Amino acid sequence: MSVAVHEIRTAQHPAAASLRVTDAKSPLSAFGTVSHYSRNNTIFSEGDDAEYSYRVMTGAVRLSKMMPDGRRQIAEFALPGDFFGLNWLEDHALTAEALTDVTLICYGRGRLERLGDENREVRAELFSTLRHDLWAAQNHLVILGRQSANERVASFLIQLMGRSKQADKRSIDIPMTRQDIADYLGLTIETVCRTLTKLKQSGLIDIPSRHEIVVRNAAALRRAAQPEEQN
Amino acid sequence: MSVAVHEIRTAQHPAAASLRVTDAKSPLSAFGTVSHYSRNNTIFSEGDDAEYSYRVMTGAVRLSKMMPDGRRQIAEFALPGDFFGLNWLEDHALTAEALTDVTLICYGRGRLERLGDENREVRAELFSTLRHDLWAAQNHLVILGRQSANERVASFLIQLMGRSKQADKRSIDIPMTRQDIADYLGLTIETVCRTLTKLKQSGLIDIPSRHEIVVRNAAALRRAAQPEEQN
DNA sequence: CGTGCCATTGAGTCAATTCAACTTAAGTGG
DNA sequence: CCACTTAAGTTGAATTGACTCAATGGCACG
Repeated sequence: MSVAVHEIRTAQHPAAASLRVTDAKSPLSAFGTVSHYSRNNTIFSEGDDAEYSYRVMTGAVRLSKMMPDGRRQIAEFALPGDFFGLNWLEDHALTAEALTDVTLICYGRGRLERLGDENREVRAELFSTLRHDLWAAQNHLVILGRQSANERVASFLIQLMGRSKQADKRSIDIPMTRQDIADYLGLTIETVCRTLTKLKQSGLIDIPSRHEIVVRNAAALRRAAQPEEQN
Repeated sequence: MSVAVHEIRTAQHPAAASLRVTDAKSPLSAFGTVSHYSRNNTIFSEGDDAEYSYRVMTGAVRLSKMMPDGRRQIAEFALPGDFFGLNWLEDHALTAEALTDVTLICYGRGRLERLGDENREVRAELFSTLRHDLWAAQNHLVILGRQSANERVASFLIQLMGRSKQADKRSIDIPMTRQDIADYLGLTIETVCRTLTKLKQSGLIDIPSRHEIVVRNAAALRRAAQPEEQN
């Protein structure tokens, strides 16, 4: 009965590897239609009838919730390869907006449900995606509920580094604005900014441009994201 | 392209009603074995091999994550009727502990997967549960990321009120400790306590005992949980 | 070469935390 | 049944990390 302790953002989702293997030959790749959205356009809004689900081909998408008074919480950033809009109920629980120009593959809900019933592979992929999203959300809860501003920003960078598909994982592409990062991490834009500056001054990262961050000391960044037990 | 605005904890999960209908005749009710755990015992730990999933019959369960330095985030409280431990990957992503003495129904993972493949009803129930959990986690993100202490506590009470199965929904049973509430809401125990006292002094609630809260003014409590746009 | 958006930095404030004392309730064993 | 022990909850005072407000800097785009 050991006390289990997780390595939040350090670890990748266990199914991620296998998921990536099936990327090229996803059972779904035969279906769906390509569509494009340009930067800052809404793909669907919270409360909209959930007719379609999507998969990102290129670009990035922001999935968020808005409170009546304008406060925003971003639940997830969808990057190339990611599915979103799958957790239909009656309607979408989140708003999806294009962070950059995006190319999406678009799946009709009815068709997806039918495919899921007929095809075991498709079904497994749907389950896997839902589980992955739940897993990610649960890690996100720890960040928002229990981490300091420093830890949050460091966690975010580690996470992006892990998800990046670039050859050089040290150089991270940042498709979202500082405000988006703030709304993802439950901070203000000023705090995100100051924290990034601090990380830069400590030599952990470089910020060559607004949309690019270079990790100079990944180990230290990981430590900043999740301090070890101090015994 | 209207700006969709959600009613977080006010609304119940759209599938909740239909789910409850199938409660008595859940396609899974024929399978599974009954088991008991007493207060404060661990059902499974984060990182444990995910052999079983569970459904709460009586009592309450706490699902949490622990950071290496002891900080804790509770992701969910499972109440009678709720499934948990379904988001297996290789192992469990959360730790499950009995808040009170609990009676659980216990489903072997392999068997559940087979049943899901064979039986359309079972599959639908698994999907529905995963979607519900994801939906709940996304609402939880808003609470942790963007709400004040007052709003968090009010949201929590509204949520419990909605999930309660008691005849008198005004009187809420609180099976968890103040520390549990704090770890669910991303606050300290002191802040939870002070906030409850404030709500009591404002006449919104009564606290007849530590494990019982009476809602005197549900409308005002809802308003406290989610302020309207101030135009 | 403005115009406007986004990002950065600084100064002061405040909500929630930390630290500490005390109260109440819940066992436990004589 | 009561004295004793321990856990859980409450309240107060002081501290602080993140926020608000405000001003400035920098880049992209027409």
